[in-house]
Amino acid sequence: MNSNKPDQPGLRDRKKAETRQAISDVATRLFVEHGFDNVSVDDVAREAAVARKTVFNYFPRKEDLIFDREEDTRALVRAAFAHRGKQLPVPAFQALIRGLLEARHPLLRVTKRTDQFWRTVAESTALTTRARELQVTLADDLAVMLCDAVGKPHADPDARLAAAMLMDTLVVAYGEALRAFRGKQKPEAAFAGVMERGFVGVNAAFAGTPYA
Amino acid sequence: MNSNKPDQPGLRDRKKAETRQAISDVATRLFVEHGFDNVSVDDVAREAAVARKTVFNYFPRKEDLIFDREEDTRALVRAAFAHRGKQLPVPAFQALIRGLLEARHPLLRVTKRTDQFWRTVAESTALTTRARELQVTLADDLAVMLCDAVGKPHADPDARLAAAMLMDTLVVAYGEALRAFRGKQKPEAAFAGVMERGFVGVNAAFAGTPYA
DNA sequence: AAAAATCTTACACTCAGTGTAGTATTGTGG
DNA sequence: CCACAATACTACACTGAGTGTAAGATTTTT
Repeated sequence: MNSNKPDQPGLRDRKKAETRQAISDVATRLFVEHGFDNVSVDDVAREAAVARKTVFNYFPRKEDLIFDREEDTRALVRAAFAHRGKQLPVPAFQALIRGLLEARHPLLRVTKRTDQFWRTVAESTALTTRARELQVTLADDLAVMLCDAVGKPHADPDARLAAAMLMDTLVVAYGEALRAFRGKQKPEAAFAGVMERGFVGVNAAFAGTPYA
Repeated sequence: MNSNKPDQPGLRDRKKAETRQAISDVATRLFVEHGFDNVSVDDVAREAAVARKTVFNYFPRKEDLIFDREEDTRALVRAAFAHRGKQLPVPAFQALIRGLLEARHPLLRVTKRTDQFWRTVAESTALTTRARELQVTLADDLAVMLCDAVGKPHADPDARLAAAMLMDTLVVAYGEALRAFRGKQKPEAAFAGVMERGFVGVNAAFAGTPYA
């Protein structure tokens, strides 16, 4: 019935994965080549030899064709919160970032690929907007995790403020890392510098609360 | 030629203002009544007895029919920065907010009208997204003002981070004010509480910089 | 009163996204 | 191996936002 078991994936599921990947690959290539706004969903469907509706079947919005990795990020943060010891939430988050940075995790690492990717995003207002939406979604998720970590109701304004500030810090830090990369500087140093300042602020704001 | 002089407004400009106001009024009424997503631009045009194109002539995007006050906000902040004395930028911003709060300025004041307005916004994902876009725009503006205030280049990451954190604080604080209002509590107290914490964080983060 | 500028309108178009119903393909039970 | 159920894919038609254009109406200028 359902392929939730670690069974053989089955022909159907394999084909689905293939189709999805094919569409995504074609779309990314076209977007990078011609710009997001100059490529229609029809173009993607035609190039992928698939019906227009099939594209929307896998990717509800056109923007999803290029942003399809948010779930990984969420899982990462969730895992980090799961086995923090007695660490408070904000320091735990700080440790997570530091760990990712030291381990040169792909999520934070700036490469030629990610540079090109974010250039493509920056050139389209639709993609930029979507990226901000994803930031907000992640901030909301993070806020919920923070609440759960300290046993507060999900509407706690402290958690929402802390999560928003942390996400801003991440975004500005990543932006600086990109800028450094483009100027042949060390991205890691630029990233860490902004993060450090951000954490100083968040820690100060939430000193005395259960969060920091 | 152009009506930049303090001349008589002229019939044409008067009619333009009237038409714009009429469209905006009709739109706001329809959106509040039936919800943003259940009212098409055609509906607005028909009800306002005007061509569809005329609506887009005044309001480039459908969302602009309801968000058309951002310029006032920008001007407010710009004015505050213009005649802060020797105050550092972040404290100046804090003083501005405190002043608006004490003066019960309409921008921050929660009333039955604003409550209803934000309910309408919250019910539509399109409007919520647009509101976030405006927040980002304001944060960018604020960042530029911060840079100008201390004579740094506009790309300064410190300014961008500070601006983003301040806008987050404002948004969360206003959200809490709304929540308080709906729970028959004092909105001002809820608002001020969040603001206080936010400023503690921002001031701590940027202590030692020219910003705070 | 004619001419120039500009506001409004009708019309046609592109493109994202949805709904529906039919066809093809795969999985399953006999 | 064959029905039959489930599900992916497709074709088609539709709504609704937003744009471009050219013609008509109204205001301003000369």
